[in-house]
Amino acid sequence: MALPDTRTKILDAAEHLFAERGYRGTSVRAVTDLAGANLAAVGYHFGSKAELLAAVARRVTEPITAAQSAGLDELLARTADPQVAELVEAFAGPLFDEMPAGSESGARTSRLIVTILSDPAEEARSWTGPDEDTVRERYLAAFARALPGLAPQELLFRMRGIFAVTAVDRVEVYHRPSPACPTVTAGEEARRWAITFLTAAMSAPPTRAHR
Amino acid sequence: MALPDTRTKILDAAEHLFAERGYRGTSVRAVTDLAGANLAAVGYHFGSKAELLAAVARRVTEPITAAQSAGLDELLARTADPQVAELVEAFAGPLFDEMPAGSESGARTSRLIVTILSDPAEEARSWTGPDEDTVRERYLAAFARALPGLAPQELLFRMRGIFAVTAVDRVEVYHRPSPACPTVTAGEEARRWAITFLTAAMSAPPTRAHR
DNA sequence: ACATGAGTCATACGTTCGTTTTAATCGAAC
DNA sequence: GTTCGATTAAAACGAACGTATGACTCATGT
Repeated sequence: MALPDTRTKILDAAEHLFAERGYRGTSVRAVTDLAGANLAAVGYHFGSKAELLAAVARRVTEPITAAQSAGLDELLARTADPQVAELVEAFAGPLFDEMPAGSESGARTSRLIVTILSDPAEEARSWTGPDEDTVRERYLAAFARALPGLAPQELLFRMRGIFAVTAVDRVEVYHRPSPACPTVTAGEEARRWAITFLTAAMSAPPTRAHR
Repeated sequence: MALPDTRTKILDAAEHLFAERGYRGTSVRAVTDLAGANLAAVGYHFGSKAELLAAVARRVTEPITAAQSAGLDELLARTADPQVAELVEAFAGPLFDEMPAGSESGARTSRLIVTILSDPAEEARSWTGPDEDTVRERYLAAFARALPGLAPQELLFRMRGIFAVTAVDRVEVYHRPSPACPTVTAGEEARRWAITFLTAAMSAPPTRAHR
């Protein structure tokens, strides 16, 4: 394999460190040190630390969004009204998938997403592209068809729940490395548990209006 | 009412700012400025920024943990085997309750919890006391009785899901102030939606072992 | 041969951070 | 009325941060 250029080495290092320590907890110096690059390389290749974060986020999010979109396409090609379980699997599945690169990068990816999303820093919040919104809206429409009678706002609440479960799970795994069973919840098992959990949750009857 | 002393004024300001900007994003100076106190007061009253965070976290978490514990006590006094829905409500409910102080402090509280929990900073991770663990284990046992046949690890996964949904919901509300309906998901409605969502999720049949 | 441009490098700048230090202030006990 | 412990005030410290700058390297095109 060809040795990676400085730009991707920085990207890799930044992804690792942002995921582990957060945006604010990661200094540009730490990134360039881990990447074996010079401090000024970040400014040269990305402009600023915030733009580096955006580049990392884009690289991580892109294949996930693409897989979500393709999964929905496949579903809709088969039937006009997919079942809730199918939609959940198509939407949440890619969030559990390993990246093609390494073995541990799957957990790292989800960790990165939630770390970024929950980071209160201003720069960490405005990196989503139009693709993410498009996919989200398409799934929203599909879920709305599969769950008639559910108020749009409760549906929105539930879709947030999907993301919450998939993301926060990984954070906990990352934060509390239980020495007994480190990889039990990682990988395929967590994926299936999550789909069970979320399918049941999404399929719940609408909450009755209060009073 | 008596005007609060410097210590509680700092505690209040820190709670507000930690919730809004995170631990790393909040400077000690910002806290003391908002509190109308002197910079050195933090060092004097709390020792360090990290210990200030711990004090804030304790103050926020304590009543929630107490309410969770009391809720379970009430349930167990009535019946030896509470239903899943009752357990979910007793466990997740307090996370949605408003604090006695103000109107908006409810969302701020949950926001604080998840901000702290998801903060990768070392100081932000080791503030939980033994009470939290005790309550968690008691609920774990109660859920295990209510959900026979569910593997312990899948049950653990699901309990993480409860926390994920309640916490991340608040983050999203905080992060993306939708101009159309700012307070729709806040308060009582989100609480009932969450309980619907989580009760269905917890009650799902166990995931079948793969292969 | 040599000018060009992208890439890399060491270094410095200005700012902000958490913490510490020293002096001033206040209320109550004697 | 003085003394003393408890707080607050103001200033300063050293370290770490993001960023900008200018020189250097070197393959490439002519």
